[in-house]
Amino acid sequence: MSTSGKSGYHHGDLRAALLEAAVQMLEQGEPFSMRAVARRAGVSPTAPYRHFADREALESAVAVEGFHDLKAALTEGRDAPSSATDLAENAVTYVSFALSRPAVFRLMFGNECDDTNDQRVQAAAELHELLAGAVGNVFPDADAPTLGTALWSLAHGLAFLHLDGKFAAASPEEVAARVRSAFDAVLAIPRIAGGATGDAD
Amino acid sequence: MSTSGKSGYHHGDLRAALLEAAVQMLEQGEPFSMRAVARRAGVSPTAPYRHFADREALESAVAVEGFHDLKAALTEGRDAPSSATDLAENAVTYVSFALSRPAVFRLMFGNECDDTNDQRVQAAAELHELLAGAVGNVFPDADAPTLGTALWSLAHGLAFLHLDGKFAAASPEEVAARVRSAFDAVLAIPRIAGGATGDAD
DNA sequence: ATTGTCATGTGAGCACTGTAAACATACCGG
DNA sequence: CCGGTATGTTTACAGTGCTCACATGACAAT
Repeated sequence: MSTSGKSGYHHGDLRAALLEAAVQMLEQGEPFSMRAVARRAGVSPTAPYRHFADREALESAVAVEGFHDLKAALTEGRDAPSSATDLAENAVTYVSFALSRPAVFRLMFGNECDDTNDQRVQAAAELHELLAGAVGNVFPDADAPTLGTALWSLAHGLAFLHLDGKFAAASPEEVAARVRSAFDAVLAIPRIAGGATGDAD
Repeated sequence: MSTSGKSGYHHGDLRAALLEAAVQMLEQGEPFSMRAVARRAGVSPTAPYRHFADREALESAVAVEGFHDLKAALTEGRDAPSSATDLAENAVTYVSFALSRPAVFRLMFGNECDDTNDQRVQAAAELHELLAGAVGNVFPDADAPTLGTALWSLAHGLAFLHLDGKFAAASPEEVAARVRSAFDAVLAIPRIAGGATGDAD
């Protein structure tokens, strides 16, 4: 009864269908519009307004999904980072997410996003906490919030500058290498062993 | 009437007037459109197309101006950075530019910007060189390109995350302090003296 | 000065967008 | 069965990017 065969008039789960359509369009690089999403979902141009107040609301919903996906990518299938190297790998994941889903990433960050009481703000905050927590884990002696800010910013900047083609285009592997180098340069990681700089573990 | 006393039909320097109008609108947070810019410049809705192939071309022109302004902000009234602290101050300037002219900054970076043979690419490249050069200056022994990438990314990430409200809103001074802290954390700068970590100077 | 050419401005018009309002349909609880 | 409500449709309007045909006037050659 969700996406399956409803009678035709009532869709069943249009909201989800619209979200999916929106994400797909973004990832295929097709121009994103309320009407185009409606078309793709096979409904009338104004049907989406029953589920999203306006275009920005739809975008925010997509962004929230993106935040959850990113968080999943950062946590799924790996333990909490315990070394500086792990942090660098997290950054690799972060940048790779941005490059593989550029339009969504831009929606997540590149927007005005008034801090209206959104789920969006919360999703972003969760991500923030995750990252800060990881840093605190790896560098228990450091000023975790500050270092967390710095490393998140570093990863974020790498992501955006790559997205915008400010660095020479490169294969995913080369990009990953660049990210690792940047973290190396900044953290002076003894990358051979997993140990952190100061006295983690 | 407007810039110089042309007869009215032919404006005299419409291109510059359009650019100025565009920048002003962006900085006042007004919605930006080809037609709105034309209105503001007091010309017909399609006049801009004599000077800019399409909307993206206008945006690119604004972005180029932005790049030049940013470069100026980074170089004007100060010597080439000679210490890690100077680099941090450059980052403060960078972030402060982003926050004081958010719409322009977003145009400069937050866009697709196909690497078509633009002045835009060159303007960005100049900025890149400037930053890399500064880093090479301060850390002659380091892998300058890599460290340059890292520090630019760090500043850029700080700028964007502040822009997007991902960090608690704060006064310009607090933001500046946060930027300095981030650079401190990452460069382990002995900020009292101007000396760098290893052996600069 | 007259003329022709060309850059620059105007106007109407198309396809599209976001969004509001009025209407239609079908599910759901009495 | 019946009425309310959620959901979808139609219609409509203002605004957008952009094209094309036309108007205007600056300038060079005559």
